[in-house]
Amino acid sequence: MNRRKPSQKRAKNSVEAIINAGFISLAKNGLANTTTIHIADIAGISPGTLYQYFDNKEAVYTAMERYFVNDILALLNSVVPEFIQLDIRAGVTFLLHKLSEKLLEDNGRYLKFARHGAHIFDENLSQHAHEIEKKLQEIIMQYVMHHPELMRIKSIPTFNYLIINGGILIIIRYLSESSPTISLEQLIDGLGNMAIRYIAGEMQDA
Amino acid sequence: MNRRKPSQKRAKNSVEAIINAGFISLAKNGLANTTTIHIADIAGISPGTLYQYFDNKEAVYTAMERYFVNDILALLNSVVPEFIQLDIRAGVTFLLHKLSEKLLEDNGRYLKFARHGAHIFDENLSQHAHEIEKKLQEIIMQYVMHHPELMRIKSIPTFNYLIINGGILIIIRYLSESSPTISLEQLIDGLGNMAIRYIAGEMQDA
Amino acid sequence: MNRRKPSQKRAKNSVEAIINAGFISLAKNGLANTTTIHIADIAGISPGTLYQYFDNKEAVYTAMERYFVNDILALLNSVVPEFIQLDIRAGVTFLLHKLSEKLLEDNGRYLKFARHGAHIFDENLSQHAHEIEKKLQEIIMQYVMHHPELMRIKSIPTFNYLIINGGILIIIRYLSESSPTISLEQLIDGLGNMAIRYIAGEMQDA
Amino acid sequence: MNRRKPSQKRAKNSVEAIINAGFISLAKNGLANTTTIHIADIAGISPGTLYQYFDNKEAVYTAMERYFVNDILALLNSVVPEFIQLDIRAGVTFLLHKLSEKLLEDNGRYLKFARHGAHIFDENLSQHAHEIEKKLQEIIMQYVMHHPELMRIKSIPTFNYLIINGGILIIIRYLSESSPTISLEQLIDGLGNMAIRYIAGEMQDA
DNA sequence: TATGAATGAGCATTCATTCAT
DNA sequence: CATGAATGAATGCTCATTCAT
Repeated sequence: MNRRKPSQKRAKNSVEAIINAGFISLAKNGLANTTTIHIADIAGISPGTLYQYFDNKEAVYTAMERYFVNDILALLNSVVPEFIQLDIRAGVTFLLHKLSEKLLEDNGRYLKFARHGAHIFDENLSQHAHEIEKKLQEIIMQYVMHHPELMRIKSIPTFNYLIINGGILIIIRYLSESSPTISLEQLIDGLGNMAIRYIAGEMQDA
Repeated sequence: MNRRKPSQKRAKNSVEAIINAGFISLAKNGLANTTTIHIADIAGISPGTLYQYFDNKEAVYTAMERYFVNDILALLNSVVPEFIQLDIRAGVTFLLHKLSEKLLEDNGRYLKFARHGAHIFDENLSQHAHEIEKKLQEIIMQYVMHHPELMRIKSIPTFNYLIINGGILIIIRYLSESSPTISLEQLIDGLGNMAIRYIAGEMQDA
Repeated sequence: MNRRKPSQKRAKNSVEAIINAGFISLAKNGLANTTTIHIADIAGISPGTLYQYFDNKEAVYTAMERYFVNDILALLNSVVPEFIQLDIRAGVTFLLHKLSEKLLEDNGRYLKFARHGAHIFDENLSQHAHEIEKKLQEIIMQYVMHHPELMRIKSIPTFNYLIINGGILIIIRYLSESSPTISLEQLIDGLGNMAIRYIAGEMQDA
Repeated sequence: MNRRKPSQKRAKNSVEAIINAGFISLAKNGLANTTTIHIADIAGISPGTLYQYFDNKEAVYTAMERYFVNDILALLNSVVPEFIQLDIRAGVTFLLHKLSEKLLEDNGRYLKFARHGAHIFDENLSQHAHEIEKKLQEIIMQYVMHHPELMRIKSIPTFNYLIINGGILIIIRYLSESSPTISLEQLIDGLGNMAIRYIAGEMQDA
């Protein structure tokens, strides 16, 4: 039952085209109106062809998630060296800006997908998405290595959880709002403040 | 076209039963498998009956949201007097515990709905949901009135946005995880810390 | 399974109210939107009550037809004496005017029913409707008795068929048109002409 | 939303098959029992396929009407040259025979549709059907051109209305009867007589 | 490989009919 | 007798998926 792995150039193009079409359809038509036929249409192929590369619709979503996660991971990797040099506030601000940019790329094609997130799969956050969390934890640990004084923070796991999930969820939520009550700058600034003050407090206690 | 308003006991029960069945089906079957037939089944009625009380499926979702929002608003209202007497850390902790409890009530029937949130409607957060945000802002403002020293916080809107959205989103996210890496206590504690330290920092600056 | 025959005043009223509501709903909502619930609503009763007087929906239609046919027969009977005294053109004109008036009575409540005619029953013209035809034949024969020279018409059955069906069908059709190209007077005049000239011709031949 | 235009042989066949099945179902099952599933069944396709070619059920009816009207128009066009050469009685007789034949074609598949006519659409005669009326008016005018003495008829519009509607309605009605009281020959003869005598009378008056 | 017409199970919704009150 | 909430079979329609070409 498993579809052949695309081994040819055209095939690779088709796969990419389908994944891309998935993001576009989701952003344009919404989850309910994202049908395989729509996706195939946008990808410029026939529905039959779509099924030569994907077992079923969910496999397309999974591939989209894989693609999205890889893109974010690549972004994070590329950004680590610069990030590590920055102080906390600048670092947080820097990362959140990068994330916002990525989510708004190409008419926000990732944004809707990120918002729908696990809802598409009707389960807990997918394993793929956890990779982003892990990568961020890793990056934070690298940061801590470069800034040993931070080791005095009492509960690094809690801090990680808060700053990572809080940061990502709020940004996604914010970007999805049609008429937000504060500006993106204010939001990112606020998150930066929050991080720096939390850390300052934790270190004072220690 | 409008369905009859329930004027009898049995009818009122049906409406409640349908709304309740909506939450249950969502939690059990997921969004994609929450069909009118499933809902009717769980409610112990026939599909025809569902349509005597609701114009269409979306109307059921809207009623569910209304019901959920009302429940949360009632919770918040009932909790204000106690909340206002507490210090910040205790207050935040108190509210987040109340929220968690509510979301976990009845086998977490609200949780999935809260997670899916506006996604069900394929649009921005519905007006109803904004009511919760407004109520929380209101409560925070009341709190500030009782604790005038807080007026020195520079950007109250940003603080509100962060603490309200951050708090809610992280809690929902956390409760939805199947194997979280930290405990709920740690999470709520961390959020309490974050709030108190953010405020402390802001007030120091002022 | 047969419903009780209404033997009481209220019952009789209900039956009439239902039949009447049937005509009204048909005229107002069209065949497709004439549901038993609508009919009951208009009749000011509950659907349950409707089924105490009628076995099913079709029985309502049948009763409507019976009622309609009786009304037309009564009209024809009441009109015979005057009709018989008139000359042919005047007689035809007279009858067609009477028919038009009846069809337009009460906001044309009969008209839609007459147009839908057998379509409601999905069969050939119902037996009831044939009674009208027979009555008209009878009237024509009475007329011939009073005007013996008409006996010279060669094919009275054919003449009857043409004048009866032609007259009725064209009138119903005409009254149902939203923007007819000629006036009702012209139409009735034309039909009168047609009758008189047909007869004149037939008698000349004889 | 628009269904794909049939571009392939198979598709074209499907469209024709569906339209044809529509006529057959209407004749066999009646209006109330002509469901999309029945139509698809008769056409030998699945309901899904029906909806690849038609937006909805009404679109099938519209296509049927278009098809029917086109067929009648083609018949009329093909018949004009011969018709124009004939005298009035022969012309009327000729046309009515042609019409009867067409309506009885293929087990009378058109007949039920013609009877239901606009009732299917629950409105006045559809625009398509008016095309037949117009075409007949046109033909009559051509006839008059070839027989200039007819110009002396006083009211050509009224004559047209009577002869066109009367002729068509009576024929349809007659063919739909299960046990008519006269023969088709007699009916058509009678209509021929009526036409010729009406005209003779009108011209005498002039 | 690519196509796209065909499929058919499944959905939202309606409405004639019933029956406990 | 009257009610009207409840029923559930049936309808119009969609869409993920298949397969002959």
